[in-house]
Amino acid sequence: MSRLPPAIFLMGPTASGKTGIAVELAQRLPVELISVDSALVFRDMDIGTAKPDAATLARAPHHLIDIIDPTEAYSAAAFRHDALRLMADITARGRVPLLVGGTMLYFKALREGLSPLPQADAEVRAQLDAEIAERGIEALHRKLAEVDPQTAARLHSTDTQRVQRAMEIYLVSGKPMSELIQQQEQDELPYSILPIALIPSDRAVLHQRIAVRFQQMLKDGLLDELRGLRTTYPLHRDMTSMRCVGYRQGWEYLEGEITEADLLEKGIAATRQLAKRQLTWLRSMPDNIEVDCLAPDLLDTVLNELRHL
RNA sequence: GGCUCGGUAGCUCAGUUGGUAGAGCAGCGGAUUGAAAAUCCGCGUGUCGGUGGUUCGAUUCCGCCCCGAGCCA
Repeated sequence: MSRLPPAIFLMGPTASGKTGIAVELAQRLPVELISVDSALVFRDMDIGTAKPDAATLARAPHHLIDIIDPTEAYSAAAFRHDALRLMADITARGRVPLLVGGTMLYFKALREGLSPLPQADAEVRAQLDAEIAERGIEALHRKLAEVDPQTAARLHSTDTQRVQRAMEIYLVSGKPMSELIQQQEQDELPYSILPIALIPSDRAVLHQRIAVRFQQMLKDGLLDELRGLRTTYPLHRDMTSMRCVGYRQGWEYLEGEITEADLLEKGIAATRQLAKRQLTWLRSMPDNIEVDCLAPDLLDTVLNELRHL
C-alpha cells in the first residue's frame, strides 16, 4: 500500500554468510549493496574483518567499505548520513538499496533516527579519559548524577563508555543528554523496509564456523597484516580499529602479553561473544523476517521473501 | 613393579577440622542514541575418578581399583 521506495535490510551475526547471500542477490536483482559494518569501513584491514576480496567487490560493489584509515573514527551518525545519501542516489538510479551487515546499532540509527546530540569531541574525551584514569569512572558517574540525574540513573556506574559520553554531551552542549533525547523528532526512514535477519538454528554450528574461520585468518596472515598496519599508521591499541575482534588479540600477542595458543582461544571467544550480542540485537527487533542461515536452500528462501517487494 | 604427587564446572584451579562446593576464563540471557567488532549488567551450568568400609551423614577419613605426571628400579 505504501508508496515509499523499497529497501532491503540483510542482517546477521558474524559468520552467518551475509556477504555470500548479498553477492548472489546482487547478481540476480537490480540492487546496490551498502555495507553496514563498523569494521569494514577501515582501509587495509582485510583479513581480520573478513572483508570480501577484490574479485568479489568487483563483481558486487559495496558502498561504505574502505572509506577511512584505521587511525580515523566512524560513527552511527556518520553511517546514517552516508547511508541516507547513498540510498537516495541508488533509488534515483531506479535500483533498490540492499543494506547488508552486522552492526545493529547502525541499522537502528538508520531506521529510527538519532537525537540531536553533539558529535564526539576529541579534546573533551581526552580530558575525561584523564579524569577517569585519576579518579575512576564511578566518580565521574557521581558527577554526572549532579548534572543529569536521569541519565545517571539509567546508566550503570561502571559503564565507562556511556558515562563518559553522557558527560561529554553535557560539557559540549551545556545540556543534559536526557533533555536532548526528548527533543528527538519522529524521523521514520522514508523507505519501505524488508528486514531479513539471518539466525542460525544451531548455535554450535555457528561456533564451529567461527573457529574454522579464525584459524584460517591466522593462516592467511592476520598477524602480518597487523604488523604492516602498525608500521604504516601511527596506531594505538585504544583506537576503535585496534579494538576490533582479532586485531585486539593480535596486538596483545605482538606485545608478548599472550601466547599463540591464547591468541587462538581468545580470538575465537571474542568472535563468539560478538555473534551473541548481534543475536541479542536481532531478537530485540520484533518485525524481522527470520531466516535460518544454516538452511541449505538459504538463497532460495531469501529470494522468495524478496518477491514481496 | 615400588614410591610420591595429582584426579572437584566445558578449561585452569581453590575449598570442605565430615553436614553434597566456589573463583577466573569459557558459555547462556539482557542492555544498547556520534567509539558499537565498543562498553556494561545478570546467571553456576557439578555422579567432587570408581568402588567398598567407618559414620546418623563421606567430595572430605581408611582400604582397594582406574587414570595422569614425576622419581626410583
